[in-house]
This record gives sequence, structure tokens and C-alpha cells, in this order.
Amino acid sequence: MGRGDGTGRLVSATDADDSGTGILHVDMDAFYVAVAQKHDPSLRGKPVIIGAPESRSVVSSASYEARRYGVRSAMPVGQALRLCPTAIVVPPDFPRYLSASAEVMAIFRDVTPLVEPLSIDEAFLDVRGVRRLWGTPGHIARTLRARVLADTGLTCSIGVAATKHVAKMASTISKPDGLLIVRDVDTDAFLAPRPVGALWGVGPKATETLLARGIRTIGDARETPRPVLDRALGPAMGERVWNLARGIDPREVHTDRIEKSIGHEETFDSDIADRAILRTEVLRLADRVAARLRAGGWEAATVSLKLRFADFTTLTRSTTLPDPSHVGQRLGEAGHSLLDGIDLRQSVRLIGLRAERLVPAGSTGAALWDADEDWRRVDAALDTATERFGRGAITRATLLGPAPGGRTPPTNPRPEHRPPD
DNA sequence: TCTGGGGTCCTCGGTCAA
DNA sequence: TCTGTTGACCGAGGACCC
Repeated sequence: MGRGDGTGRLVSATDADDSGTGILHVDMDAFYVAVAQKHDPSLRGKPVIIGAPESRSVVSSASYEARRYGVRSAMPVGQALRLCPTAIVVPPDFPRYLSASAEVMAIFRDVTPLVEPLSIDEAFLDVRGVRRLWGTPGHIARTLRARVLADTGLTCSIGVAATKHVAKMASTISKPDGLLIVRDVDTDAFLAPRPVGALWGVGPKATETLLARGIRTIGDARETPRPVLDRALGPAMGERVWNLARGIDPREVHTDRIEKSIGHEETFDSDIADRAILRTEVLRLADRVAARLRAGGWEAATVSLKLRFADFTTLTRSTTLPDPSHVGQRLGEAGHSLLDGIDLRQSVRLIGLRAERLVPAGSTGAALWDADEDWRRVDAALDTATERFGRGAITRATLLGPAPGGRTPPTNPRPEHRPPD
């Protein structure tokens, strides 16, 4: 399967067997830091933290030199600097990350069209269909790593396995700058000794719940009866853990992910108690969200407002718009009415606005979608009629008019705004 | 120590209509 | 006419991911 290198990381030998595999998970190493170091080589080999230098910021990414001091992502920058006082704090530069990401994704798509970006710095690749062109999955992974380094100067880690979940776990374990191949037949042995929290979707809360029942490893989860998992985690999560612990993960690599919501949120430098200021912030956020909706060709049917108070309690309120919109003022008005309904007992540290239930702009969403649905019914009825009465005897027009037998034209049973599945 | 920002998915309770 | 059931939708909140 792989060998350790003394750092806890596991990598495959260059001639490792890759039978039964075909899914790659590619994860860039300390991506933001690596891009910053590429732009400013004087940062190389030093403890670097990506994060806003002002108060209330957290670490977005840390170099491996900084991680040796215990610095981790999502840690407050102040705390990170106490752990590693010599760390250099670099403000994030998202346009630069996006451009580097586009470069890397283009390399992936050169190898296979089946690329599913998971975030700005990682992607799944399905290479089962390109063996004749590029070789085995293991060979492709080695070539890809070399090419990403040569073309962009960035290193990445790759997991190769039969499923997305195992490939992702493998890339994590091989980090940094590693490659780990898990043959299909080795999946159980690979999973069993690992902590249950390493499973995709099992975070701190679920881990705590499972530990309380004596389930510490993935192997333990595999031996736990399904009803026990269901009761502990809920049926959806129970089923997922049950499957993933057995290496069952039928998810394909999807290239066509559709956005489901677009939002912005902002933490204030100091908490705000003034409702008028909050209303202004809502409008500002609404404008930003609306601009992104228009850029993406979407309208939102629902607007949701999020407030986080000084004591860190968070609440959300949402409302459905009379008609889907991508106009900042409309989203802002909805945000205002949501804000007006909230009792501001405490000052607010964060405010966010999110556009949800997106429909294609200009379609009025439901109208097009439901018309589609109706036409499908008409066509199905037409097929049946043609079968019974012969071609041309019944047309769309006769079906939609007062039909023979007194049938009424198809009606929309559920008028609502909903994008196609 | 003091907790960002952008997302997805799941659960649960309330409401409404068939 | 009343009551119970079921399914769909909506809104709120929480967990999780990077």
C-alpha cells in the first residue's frame, strides 16, 4: 500500500501496484502559502501565515515551517503568533490564488475531461477512460505531479484509489508532496486502523458521539450494527458512515456542479449595536451578492440573513421573495425586513446575507421549469394517443384544447420556484 | 485563546393541502 | 363534517468542509 517516512506520512513506491484504482484526488500543498512564496521567493523556507494582520482574523493557511510550532488553519492569528512569534503574516490575495488555481485545473483537464474541482486547491479526476492514452492511474498521478511542479512551481499530493473517499484519505495521508496508491483489494486494511474522525463528514461532534459508544476506529465502525449508528448519528449520517467504513462510495466524478447559494458575510472590527448601521451593512452585502448573481446569470428566490452576536450565538432568518431577483435593492429590502424582525438584545459581531434557491436569470425560474414539465406530460400523452389512434390523429393542439373525452390540458400541480435537478 | 468566510447537507418542527 | 394521515414545502439551526 505504502511506506512511512518517519513523519507520519505514507507514500507509495515508484513501482507500486495500482490495480483496481482509477480515481485520483489531487490536493495542492499549503496552497495559499505556496502561491505567496512563488510570488515572493524570500518567504521560502520560513514560517508563513496567511491571514489578515488586524484583530479577529484567523489563519487561512500556514507553511509547514509554521505548522511545526502548532499553527493550524482557522486558528486566530494572535494565537498563531504566540505559538510562532517569528512567523511572517501575509494578507490573503484571492485573485492570485484564483489564477494559480485555473492554471492547475487546466493541467488536470489536459489529462482527462472528468475533473471535479472540490475547492480552489483540490479536485477529483476520473482517469479510468484514459488509460490507453496516458497509462495506469499510478503512472498518470506521477506524471501529473511532475507536470504541475514544472509548469507552476507548486507541489501537490495525490491519492489514487477505487473511490473518491479513499482517494481523498490517501492524498491527506501522503501530504506534503506525496503520492499514495491504495489498491482496491487493500481498501479494508487501509481504512480499518484509522480514526473514525478521518471519515468524510465525521467532524468533532460526530467523533465525540461515536467515541462515547466505544467506536474509535473505522474498523470499529465497520463492526457496529447499522441500527446503532443510525440511532447515534441519525439515519442519513448512519448510512454514510456504514458505507464509507466498508469502502463503499458509489459517487461518480461530476464535472457539472451547480451553485446552490451565493452569500457574503463580514465580521466587524468591533461589535455593532446600532440598527441603522446594520441596515446600511445589509444593503452593502445585498449589492455584492446581487452583483455575483448577475455575473453568474442567476436570480435568487430566497434571501437569508445571518447575525452572530457578541456571545457568539448565531441566528439566521430567511424569506421567500415575491419573484426571484438579482437586484441589490430587492435583496436589501428583504434583508431589512428580516433584520427588523430580530430583537437586538446584544451587539452584533458578524452579519451575512445569502441568496438561496437560485434560478436562471430572466426565466422567472418556475415558469420555464414547470412549462418544461407540462410539455413532457403533453408529449407523453401524445405518444399514448399516437399508439391508440395512429400518427396524426391527435396533435399537441387537440390535446391542449378541449380534448376528446373532456380531458383538461395539463395543469401545474405545484407552482413554485425551483431550478431543475 | 477567542474564535473568518464561503459554501453544502441534514434534521426538525410548523404549516398546508390532498 | 370532523379527524387523522401523509407528503411537500419552508424556515431555522447545526455540523461539516476547505
